[in-house]
Amino acid sequence: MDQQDDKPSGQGRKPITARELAQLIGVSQSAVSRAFTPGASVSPKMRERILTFARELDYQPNAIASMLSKRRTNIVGIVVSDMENPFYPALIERLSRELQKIGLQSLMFNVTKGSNIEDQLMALRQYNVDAVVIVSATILSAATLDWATENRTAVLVNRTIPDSKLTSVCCHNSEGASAIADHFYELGHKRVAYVAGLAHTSTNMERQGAFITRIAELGLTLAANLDGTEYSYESGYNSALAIAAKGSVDAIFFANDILAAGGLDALRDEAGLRVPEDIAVAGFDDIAMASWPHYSLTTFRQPINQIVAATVKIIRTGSAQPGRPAKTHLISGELKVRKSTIGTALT
Amino acid sequence: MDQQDDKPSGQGRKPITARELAQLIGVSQSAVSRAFTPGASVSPKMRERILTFARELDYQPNAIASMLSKRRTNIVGIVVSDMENPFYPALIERLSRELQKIGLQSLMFNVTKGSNIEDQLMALRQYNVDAVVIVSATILSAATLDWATENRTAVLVNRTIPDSKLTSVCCHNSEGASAIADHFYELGHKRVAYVAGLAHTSTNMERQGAFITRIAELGLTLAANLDGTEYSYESGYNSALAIAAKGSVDAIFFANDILAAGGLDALRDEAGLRVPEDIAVAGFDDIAMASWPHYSLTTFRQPINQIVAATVKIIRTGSAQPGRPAKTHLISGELKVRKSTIGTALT
DNA sequence: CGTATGCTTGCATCCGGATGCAATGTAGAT
DNA sequence: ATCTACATTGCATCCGGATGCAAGCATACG
Repeated sequence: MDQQDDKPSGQGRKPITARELAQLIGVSQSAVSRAFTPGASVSPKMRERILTFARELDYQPNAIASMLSKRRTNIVGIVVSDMENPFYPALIERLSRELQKIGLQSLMFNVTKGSNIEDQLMALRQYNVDAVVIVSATILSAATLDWATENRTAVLVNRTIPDSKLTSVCCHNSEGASAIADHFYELGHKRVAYVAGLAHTSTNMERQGAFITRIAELGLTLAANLDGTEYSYESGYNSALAIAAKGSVDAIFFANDILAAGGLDALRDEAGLRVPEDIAVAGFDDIAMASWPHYSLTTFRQPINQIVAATVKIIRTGSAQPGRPAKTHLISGELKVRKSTIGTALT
Repeated sequence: MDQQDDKPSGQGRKPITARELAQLIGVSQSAVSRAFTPGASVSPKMRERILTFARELDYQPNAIASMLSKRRTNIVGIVVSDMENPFYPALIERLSRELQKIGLQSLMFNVTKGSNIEDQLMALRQYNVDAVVIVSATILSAATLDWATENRTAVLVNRTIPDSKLTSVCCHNSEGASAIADHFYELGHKRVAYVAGLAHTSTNMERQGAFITRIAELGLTLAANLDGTEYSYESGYNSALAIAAKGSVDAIFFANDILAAGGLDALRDEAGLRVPEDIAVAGFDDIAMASWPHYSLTTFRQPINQIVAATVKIIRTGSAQPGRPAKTHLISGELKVRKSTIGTALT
């Protein structure tokens, strides 16, 4: 019953502070602070002495206090939503790793249809993150975003928003969609189809627009143009079946690889068609699965490394701060031709 | 050239503080603080008045300052590493969403083989996160972990560490592996195989151990027991080919679904076997892909919702703080029987 | 009508570092 | 040897809220 000697739910002993350390060494707290600040005005011997003691006494500067006085958090807020599509985990993992390399941590903000987005984003402001990266395709109005990212560096990744003043980094979607169209043309396909992802997203609209335009230029027929409500395997599966049922389509361009994967399986396993002999299939993104032997999917590769590099550079140089003109950085991708459009049939 | 009127790299105007707000309204700063603190001692009218003005003037409490004085960050550090396996993104997304519901944000710490793990974890301590969740299978010694999580709530998810005093939440791996063994037995298989994931991980060892034990109890033959160096599609693919080459195996249990997916594709597309007629296949996790028609993979489902719920509860109640006895929470899973072990052949 | 009880509110101070400025010390110049 | 210039170090204060304590005030009760 007597637990008065230690807090029942306490956090153990609390860490040593700069002032305590300073007192133990017999220097001022400022000296300690400076010893831990690269480039600060301290003599090498003083710094050495302090760092030695610090190591010994297990002192580490409190990041929170530092944030408060420096008015800088070294934290980047990442707004995400579509973690079902492997492209995003891959992107986010790489991004957060690269940010860590330059001393920035990643605070994740999941926004989902179910939740109140404004509430979620409210936290973004309160935490005073140094920068915000938005990799979510979820509907966010330009106004909401401008509010949430007010006065701080902000980057949209893999999407653009027409009326927003935000900088964005995107794969060159229209280039990619055109490349797919060209590829279909070169293979001699005449009647092609497009299967959309989430309809209103910029990625979908750009890919769809460029594909249809290029198809027309090449004199091919757009035999089907399916609306989409999501970027999912199931959606691709069902769309492919619908197209197969109508018949007379040579090749399908799916708005991304997940859709294409669903489509491929539907065409082969359920519709009984041979890919690519009976019908060719292409996707977009080049997620890991696309190169699996089973899928071997022709797709337009989004260069994640370059996208991340561009994003990190923008954050590092602060070239996306309010007042700066918004800029859209288009990253070139690369057509990866695999067996879903050429070569021998699978299975 | 003349940009002297505003800071070139500045963050725009800075937000209003509690003191400023208080002065404008004519109350004390403490009143403002209390108005934003649920349960604090303020009259309803006072709170109302302050909140109204706050809304009007776009005041929001600075979370950093709050952390410093409350000695509480409302941030949970999540240590991750294996984002290639879809199971983890799914888990993390759900976890971070549930945490958000109770007002906690997620700070991601990616640890990778390439990077110095101790350096990464150093940040964990500096940020004073309220709790740490480790969902990484990467090698972390008990000592490293104890140091990184010293004095704070810490939970291991989907793994255990023998000599560590950390609480963990795991799917009941041995139950699952036994269930798979029973399932193989009931189907009449005699010669079965195990394909390992990352060898030293607790998940792999538990699944392997229980499977082999149960197999022996049932009088089945362990015809192959392949070591593994990673949980990847390619690894599963190659292992399956090795087993197919040896021949005379009725059923394979892969340590997880990604391995099983690779294995399935290899057996069907490359080895030319029918699944499940010639050989049955089972996995573990029940990732989204497992239920795709193409794979239709029999697997032991890890109940992500329950795992997350248990984890969140531990964090919420603080039942994993230093001093408390470490406990391993075993969550029961469920065998999902699909076409990779029963029914008609696919393709 | 005086006083006890409790609720509100403000004051002062703390959380742990960062930093401008002044004080001190040292070396180099004359 | 004297003075100037610069490198170090410490002091005091600030960052923006949280909170213990005491003063202020209203309601309740005798």
